[in-house]
Amino acid sequence: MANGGALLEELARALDLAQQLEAHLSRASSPPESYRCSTAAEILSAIQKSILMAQSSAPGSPPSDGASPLSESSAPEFRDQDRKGMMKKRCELCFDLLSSDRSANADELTFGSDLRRKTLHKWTTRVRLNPSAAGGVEGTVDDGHSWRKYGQKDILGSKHPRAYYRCTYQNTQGCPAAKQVQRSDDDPLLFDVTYLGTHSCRQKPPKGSAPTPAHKEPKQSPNRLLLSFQSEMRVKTEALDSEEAPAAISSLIADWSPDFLESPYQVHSLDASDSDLTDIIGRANRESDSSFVDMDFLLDELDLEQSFQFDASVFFS
DNA sequence: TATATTTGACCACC
DNA sequence: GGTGGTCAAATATA
Repeated sequence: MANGGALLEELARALDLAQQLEAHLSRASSPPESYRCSTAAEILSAIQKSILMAQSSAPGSPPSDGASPLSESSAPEFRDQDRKGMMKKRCELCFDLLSSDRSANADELTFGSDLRRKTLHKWTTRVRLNPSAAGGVEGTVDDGHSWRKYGQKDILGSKHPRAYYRCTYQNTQGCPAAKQVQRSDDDPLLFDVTYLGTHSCRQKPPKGSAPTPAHKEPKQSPNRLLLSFQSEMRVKTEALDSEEAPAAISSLIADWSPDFLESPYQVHSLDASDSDLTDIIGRANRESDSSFVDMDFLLDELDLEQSFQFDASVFFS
């Protein structure tokens, strides 16, 4: 049972991180993308934890059958071919908020294979390589994170192997981030990328630049997204075990943190063979001398669920 | 030579 | 026992 104080603390942390991000985005010289990505991931993590806390503390909210949408891992959706066929959504951003029977205070990113699997937050993006956009993105996109492939496994029911990556700086900095890349059976250009944990290997910005006043003057996008986050972050805690909550957060993240989701996947050649494509995903972050391909995350169809409302006015007043 | 990738083996979980 | 995830030695690459 999470107490309200911890919940408020997490929400306040998310707010603070969002404000930091907003402050950076409002500057002429934006921060390194690595920082933006990491901050976005931290915000996501904080929100997830907040939901868990609210869920566990809401009267009668714990699902009796353990089938809370919030606790539903995204992975089986992509594995299960039957369910996969039933899915009509073009894109999904899934949040594995951990099953409710797991400790909600898994705020320490403990490292280790089993611990990571069980305690680190996980989310999945469905990534599409867009052939028509080859070379269409100017500039170098660098999220600052490099991945090292440590395994590949044939998955039952999947035509293509799943590749396992972990942060290059796992050993040197203890970064717990990892990801799995699974190519879709149906669409050769579609990949399910599951991220586990958030990067701790980032270089944090100077102290002086971190905290910012709660009130910032409204600016045009992307800041407007943060502002909308501020104004629209209303949670109806009694509905936390419904499907609206993760959908709303998904929409929020999709709208507000495209860089975070749209990792700088690149492709050297659209004629890459099937076996190359998975590697392209993993290799992309390390390469900067190639043209980009737009990663069509197809997040546009996610609905911003108004029912997921969190009255955060107390934090913004 | 250092670093990254490949791949078979091992282990934990269901 | 099957499967997914990870390890680690061998190999490849810069």
